[in-house]
Amino acid sequence: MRFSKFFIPTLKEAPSEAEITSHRLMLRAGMIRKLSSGIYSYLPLGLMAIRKVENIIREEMNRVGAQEVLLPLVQPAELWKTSGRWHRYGKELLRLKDRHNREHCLGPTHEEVITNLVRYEVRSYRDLPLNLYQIHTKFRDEIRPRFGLMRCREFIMKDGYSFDIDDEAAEETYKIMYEAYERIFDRCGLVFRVVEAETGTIGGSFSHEFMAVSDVGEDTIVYCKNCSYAANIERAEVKNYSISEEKQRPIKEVYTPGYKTVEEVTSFLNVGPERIVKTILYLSDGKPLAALVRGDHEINESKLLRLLGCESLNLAPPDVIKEITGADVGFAGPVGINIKIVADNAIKGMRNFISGANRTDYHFMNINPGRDFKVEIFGDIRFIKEGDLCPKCGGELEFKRGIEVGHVFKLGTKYSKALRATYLDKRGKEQYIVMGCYGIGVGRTLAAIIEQNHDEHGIIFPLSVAPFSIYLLPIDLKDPEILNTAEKIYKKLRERGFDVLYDDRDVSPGIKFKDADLIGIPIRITLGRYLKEGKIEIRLRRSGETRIIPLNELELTLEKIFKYGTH
RNA sequence: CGGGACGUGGCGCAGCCUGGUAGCGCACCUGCAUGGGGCGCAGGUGGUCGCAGGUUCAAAUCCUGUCGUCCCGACCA
Repeated sequence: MRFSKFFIPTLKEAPSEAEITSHRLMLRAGMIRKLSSGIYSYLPLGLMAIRKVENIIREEMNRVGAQEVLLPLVQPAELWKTSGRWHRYGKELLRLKDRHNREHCLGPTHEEVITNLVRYEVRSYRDLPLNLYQIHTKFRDEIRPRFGLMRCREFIMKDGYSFDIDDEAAEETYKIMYEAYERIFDRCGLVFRVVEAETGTIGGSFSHEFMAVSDVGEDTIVYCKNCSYAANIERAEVKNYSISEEKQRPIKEVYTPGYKTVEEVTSFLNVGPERIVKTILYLSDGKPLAALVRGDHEINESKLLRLLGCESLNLAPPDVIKEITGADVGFAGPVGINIKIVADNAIKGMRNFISGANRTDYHFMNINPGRDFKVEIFGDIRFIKEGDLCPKCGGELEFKRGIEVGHVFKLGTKYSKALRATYLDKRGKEQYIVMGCYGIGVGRTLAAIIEQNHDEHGIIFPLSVAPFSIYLLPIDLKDPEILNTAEKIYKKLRERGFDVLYDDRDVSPGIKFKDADLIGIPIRITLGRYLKEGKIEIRLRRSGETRIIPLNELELTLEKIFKYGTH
């Protein structure tokens, strides 16, 4: 590609709205432009990089026997009502009506459509297993899109769905897909970790997330320094709990005028937050519930939801809190309230703690579980925090930020049951198909690659996803020798199948160097002062390593670089 | 949804407090010059100051509303 003909509007300065590196660099390199919040156009250079990532995904999917399909973006409401997600998915599902006033939505994911497709075509165990995937645009009406391609409303996703005859076969498919995912992100040049994860609205029994390690990641991942345990903080189990040996003291009411938060109460009573118990009131499937966690712990609603096995869980509104406790918000406690109490495991071992007295401006001191109130369920309902130990081996844990680039779910029969996707087994008996689902955020993967591969001058593309592998940079096109050689090299390299970006612009060398660095093409060939001696310069973007070589050794040198990499 | 900020040429910003000629850098155009890191000189194009209403002799500037964008959180996953 000739730079002068290429639609690549590079920017010296990035728009102020771009906060993180990948977003700034993608804008500056002329890869993307924003149309509106969370909605982007892909320019040629950006699309080329996207395609590179997609093709890695395609190769690895095809290698494990998955087949590519393309499913509709606009989906009828009926299908979503059947699965129950029309009501459950919430505002992220963009709903629209057609001219006949029929309800539709833009697909945020495609379990319904694919299951619907398969249920009509699969009759017998002989038709299984089946593994289908697609790469196309999804729409999720995110509450807060941010960070460029990192969290968009409209985004490119690879989503795959597997269909197996039973759990065992599904398990095997899951493993194969998991390994394919590892190969994909390896080939993309990402530093990543696989963690146990929450399943969210997709549902299913368990899942793993593929997390690109990055400080700008929106998730926190926890992993053990000692063993292989790794989990999303949403999911990470807490197993270490201590039991206090303190003697029980008589309960005592104290006047705490206006002191509501843990912070206020600790400073007023001059105690540590670990002496306090927070009482959080919820409506669980509409019924009131008190959840207890220690003052220095944070409640994890996903864990609570899972423990309760309920459909909905919402914080109780202030008027309900007042009704239950008989006090203003901020003075709730477990003693003397007449609703179901669920407590974190840590509460079990606590003695003489402080909590609200269910009376405005009062707290109780020296509360003891069992003696002063009864807990219906003890369980792990809090977030893990720094200092907690590995639930597997008791080792020390590390906390890092991660970008969720891939997510694999074992769905089981959630959708096949809802949409009645069945087959006849060998004995002629009807069985539900066992499903799995596998997603990769393509744009987000590209953003993660740039987050992990850049310097102060710009992007440093790994060869595997670089939109071009070679940047041909003639210093001065008015010098006939340089011009002729550049044209010759460009022609020859293209004939040899190399993808070359030829900077044939009549601009100062500085501009070309800056753009070359910004765009991040792995190999730069510079034609300039050494040409008089029949030599050219080859420079690697990543290492900065520069070699001056005779012109006739160019192809040999390139072959070596492609063989041994650009590091 | 709560909190905060912003909207002035394609991009980055100043001007607003204290109302009175719309300004700077980059980009762009022309010419000259230059050719190893966003190079120099000279000249030039382009903005009803997000939109609507109000106050005023006069509004980018003050007031009200509205739309959009970004950040933090909540929510969602």
